[in-house]
Amino acid sequence: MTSFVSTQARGIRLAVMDTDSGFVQVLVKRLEPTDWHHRVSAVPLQVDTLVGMRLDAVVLDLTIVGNQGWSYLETVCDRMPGLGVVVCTGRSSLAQRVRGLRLGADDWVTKPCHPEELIARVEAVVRRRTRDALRQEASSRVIGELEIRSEHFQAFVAGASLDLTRREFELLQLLAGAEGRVLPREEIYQRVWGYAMARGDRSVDVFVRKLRSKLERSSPGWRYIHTHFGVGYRLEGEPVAGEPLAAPGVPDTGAVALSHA
Amino acid sequence: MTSFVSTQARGIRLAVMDTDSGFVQVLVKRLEPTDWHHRVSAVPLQVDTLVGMRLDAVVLDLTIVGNQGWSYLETVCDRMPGLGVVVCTGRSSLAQRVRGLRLGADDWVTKPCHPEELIARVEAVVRRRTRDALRQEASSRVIGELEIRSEHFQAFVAGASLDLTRREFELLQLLAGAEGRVLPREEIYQRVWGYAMARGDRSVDVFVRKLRSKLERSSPGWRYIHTHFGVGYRLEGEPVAGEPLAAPGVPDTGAVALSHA
DNA sequence: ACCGGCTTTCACAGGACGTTCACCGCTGAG
DNA sequence: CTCAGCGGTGAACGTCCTGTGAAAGCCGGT
Repeated sequence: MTSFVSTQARGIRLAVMDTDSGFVQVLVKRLEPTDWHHRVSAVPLQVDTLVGMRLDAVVLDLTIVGNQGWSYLETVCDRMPGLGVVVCTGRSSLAQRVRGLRLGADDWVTKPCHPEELIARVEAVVRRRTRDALRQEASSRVIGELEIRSEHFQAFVAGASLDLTRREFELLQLLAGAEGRVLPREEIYQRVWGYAMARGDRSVDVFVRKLRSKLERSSPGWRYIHTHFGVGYRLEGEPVAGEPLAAPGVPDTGAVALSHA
Repeated sequence: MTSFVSTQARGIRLAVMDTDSGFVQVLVKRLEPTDWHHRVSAVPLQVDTLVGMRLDAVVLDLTIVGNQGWSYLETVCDRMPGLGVVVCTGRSSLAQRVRGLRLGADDWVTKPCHPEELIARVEAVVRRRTRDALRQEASSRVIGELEIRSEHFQAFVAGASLDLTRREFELLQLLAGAEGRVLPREEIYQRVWGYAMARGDRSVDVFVRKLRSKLERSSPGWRYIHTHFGVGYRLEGEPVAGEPLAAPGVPDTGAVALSHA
């Protein structure tokens, strides 16, 4: 889950990990009439489980984690950098709050606490996360013969759709948003898939291949995705050297290709 | 994964709008030893002024704004969606906090409040945005005929790429960052390879050779990497003496070469 | 429950890259 | 001048990375 679909259209996907049944009950009651998806657990969920839940945010009572509260918090924040983390706990010291926030928590709420405020804080945290992602996608971008229309979730060449799947389009959009910069694999994975890349995961490569294939099919004569060995990928329109389609000596499209500079 | 992605955290740019001189004084004291830039004001600054300050975050005491607190808050959040907004105020009602958060505030802190926690919360608010923003620092450095573009992981001469490999580029980048100083072998190895150099390891020499080779191929007429016997290497653009291309007596390009120092 | 498309995982092959080695020329000190 | 040590050079080798095709898993729609 990334970015674009998340918060505006659909409700927020939230996990609540807390044992305080009274508090949780009131909170759930309040969430009932909303379009949020929520799941409640009295025990800390496995991090892998959390990853699979495609969440926008978690509310976590640190006391239920026990001794390993800090490492758990750190792991969660580390593995899912895009996740909003609101720690919600009973009496806590200044030092604890500061430590939690420094470890990656986005907010720290002390009980007793009204559900309305907690919800507002979760919204604020998710909003902050989504804000940047949303900003990039408004404009339709042109690269070489390629036109990316965010509002259509599609890329076009000469008006014809490339028939990109969701992931393919997200990848393309991310690369396009980088404006010619090289994006490391880890970052691509993190921003398209939403969580940290496992070592040995080849998903990015596979999708680059699919993208290249569709780009080649619709726009031969142009290269778009450039590999940077040991680093990642970069998107830039570049007319294929050996095949000047229009004017052999001076490919007039060349100017467009280098326009970014 | 070394160095290059390693965003050295630039200090946060923060504006504090509050009249509580005691609190502000303590806060400023705490900010003193950090690399944050901060500006304090006892009155709400004009929104246009804020825009011009290129801030990362503001700490705002709503009570100093008076009746128009809400609209001010809303305007600020609206005009600067990327700005972190932490409202910091005295006794406040639940409804006020919820309203503030819904209007776009990222956090709401109630005084009395320890500066350390406020700072940690500002950090938390800015954290995500910073993560993305920092990578934008596409500093491209020019040395002699050579242009180093970090965002491409490449060096160029007259627009043509040198086709540096990852290690080669890291080495070049490191040397360029030293701005003409001599870097000992051990330090180069440590910072590019990430661990201590084994005695007798010649890797640095080999890569210097490869770099020199590619530099010579793309930019003859200039020397870049200078050996310091028994110590290490130094990077500085220097027109080759025996071959003054333009003006024999006074190589006008020489000025350019040394300009960076 | 079935089906089709999308995503993830796997295995393999080719190749780019990094490391190491041996040899030679050069530097600097006595 | 001479020598020991340091740095330059080219090539061989092994490793790891990426491209690629296909099979297996997953999900949504029918």
